[in-house]
Amino acid sequence: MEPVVVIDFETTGLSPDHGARATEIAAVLVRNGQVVDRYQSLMNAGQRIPPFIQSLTGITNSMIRTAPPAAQVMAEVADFVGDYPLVAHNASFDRKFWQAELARIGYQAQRTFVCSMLVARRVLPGAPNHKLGTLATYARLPATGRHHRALADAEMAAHLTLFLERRLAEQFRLGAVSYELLQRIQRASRSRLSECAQEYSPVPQR
DNA sequence: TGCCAGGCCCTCTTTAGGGCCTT
Repeated sequence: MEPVVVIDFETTGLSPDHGARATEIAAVLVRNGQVVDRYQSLMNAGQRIPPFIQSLTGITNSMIRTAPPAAQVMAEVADFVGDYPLVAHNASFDRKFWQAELARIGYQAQRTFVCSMLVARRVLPGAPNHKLGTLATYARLPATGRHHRALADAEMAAHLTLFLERRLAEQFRLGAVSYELLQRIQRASRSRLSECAQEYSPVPQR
């Protein structure tokens, strides 16, 4: 697969449309089957973190107080991401914050995302569920650190994406799995999964 | 302090409802 960047946000809530702000972001560059570069930073958006989310993520208000401004961090991560296609686990969530935080600093943020959760639902229908942590255990992915911290989760989603890529290549005897195929797989109905993959397969299906 | 969303999928569906997943 061509190089992609996997991102993960930690935030103060579920929706920027209701005032939630980002507290941390991580982005990892995946190239040639491995993570080759990383960006991670806490960010101060001037908003208090609810106790429940402090417990969930381990990110406290005191940690945020001394973090760099959100505007600075978002500019840095946008530079890190460049024009690489993006991946996130439950991408509809991260896409909302990506667009909202970049819009605040006047950046164009309309980007294509692949969702590793949607692809996993297609490729790993037998998993107990499709939460990131569950899939990491199910697929025996490498440990990446504390769950619900941005860098650990971004790296976990990167390993998951690579696992899904390998599984797709094996299942459908593909010479290579492209980002475009992942985009199509996540939208394909289960009954059309094979047909969808075959369009990209250099080897005839048995 | 407490509360808040929404895109996607599945099915007992499509003139809809409910669960999943993210923080």
